[in-house]
Amino acid sequence: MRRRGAVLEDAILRAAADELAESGYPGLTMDRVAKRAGTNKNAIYRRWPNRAALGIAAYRQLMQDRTVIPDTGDLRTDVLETLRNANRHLSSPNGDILRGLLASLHTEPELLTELHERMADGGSELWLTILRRAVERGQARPEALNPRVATVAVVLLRNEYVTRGVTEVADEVIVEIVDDVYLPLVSSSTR
Amino acid sequence: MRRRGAVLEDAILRAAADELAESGYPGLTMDRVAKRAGTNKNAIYRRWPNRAALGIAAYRQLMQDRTVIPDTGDLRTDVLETLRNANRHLSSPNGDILRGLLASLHTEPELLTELHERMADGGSELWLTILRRAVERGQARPEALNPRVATVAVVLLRNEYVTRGVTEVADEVIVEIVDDVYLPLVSSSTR
DNA sequence: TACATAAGGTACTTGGTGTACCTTATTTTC
DNA sequence: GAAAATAAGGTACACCAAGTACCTTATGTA
Repeated sequence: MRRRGAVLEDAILRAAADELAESGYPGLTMDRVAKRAGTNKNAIYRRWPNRAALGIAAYRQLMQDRTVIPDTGDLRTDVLETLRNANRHLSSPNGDILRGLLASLHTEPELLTELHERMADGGSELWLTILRRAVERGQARPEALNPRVATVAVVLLRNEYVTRGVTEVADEVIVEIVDDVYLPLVSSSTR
Repeated sequence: MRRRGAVLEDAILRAAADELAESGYPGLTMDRVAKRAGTNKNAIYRRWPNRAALGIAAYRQLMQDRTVIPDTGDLRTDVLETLRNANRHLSSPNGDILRGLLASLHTEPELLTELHERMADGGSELWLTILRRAVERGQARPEALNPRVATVAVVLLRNEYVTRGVTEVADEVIVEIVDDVYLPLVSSSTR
């Protein structure tokens, strides 16, 4: 029996996600995905306009685990935990895939923004929530409740990966980002 | 007469730089560079192991203009000027090229770090100098004399380009980065 | 049962990287 | 000044991947 519609689409997506997980974005070729899904390139191109679009869809497939927002009652602890989570993600194979996608998409802004919203590490809501609670406790200044300020830590972290090409950021760097940059920037007291 | 050695090398580099400037990194193909330099691919491959290496060399060729360090006596003015310079660079065709290189090099860390050192926008020395002067004037806190802290502004700026895929960052964003993030982080007074 | 829709199969065009191999010009060395 | 070494030119090609064309075949739907 011949698969069609959603069934086939799922099979293709699963195959693409597997390829991504195994070989990263550079290894995601249409031929291999087609072969792995037991179909052919036409079926793929009827659904996604090009490789990049399939890559994003597959990456999304890979990322259904949602991040939890820590709430320990201490700003520094919350921030450290969240940043370490992001680092765990970025240094995992998935992070490598994300960077591969980010890299290849710099010419396609529409796809980039779509990816941006699904980026497991950069959701500003996450950071704003942490800060909102800290403000209520008097640990953070209210002016910090600003997406650009709130996400500074994770932006610096991602910067390590993107501009240095490292595959893993040491925990000392995480602590440095938090203690030298983030806390001085958002916290209310201590100076 | 047949060119060889440094003369030929220069010609290739110039051709590559021209291609980069005209068509960006994706448009930099070995065939076209060879043709433009009036030689052939062999001559190129004898000098650079692959396209990425040639790309970096060509980019470097393109960037001999050194950045000047402003010294107006006011921290905010110095920072704004420097960041606007970086933005001018990043939103120019050269910035596009830089991003294209950054993108394609995420798998080759050695090349990436080489590029990193030559990045016209991220030299931490530049920022440290600005801050050192500001500390002497009492406008910045001494703890800010730390590469990670000092370069926060330009990292955030580059982040706009890399993760949003925009081709130009508005001046309001620059001002926001400076006033909402950078100055609160480094300045000594005002809170 | 007829028709429309969607999948399979296959071959191909295009474009780019990197390599092989041979010929030819220019230095260097004896 | 000739011989040998070095480096450039020329051409063709293997290889790979994206994307397209076109036809055949299966599966729903009216």
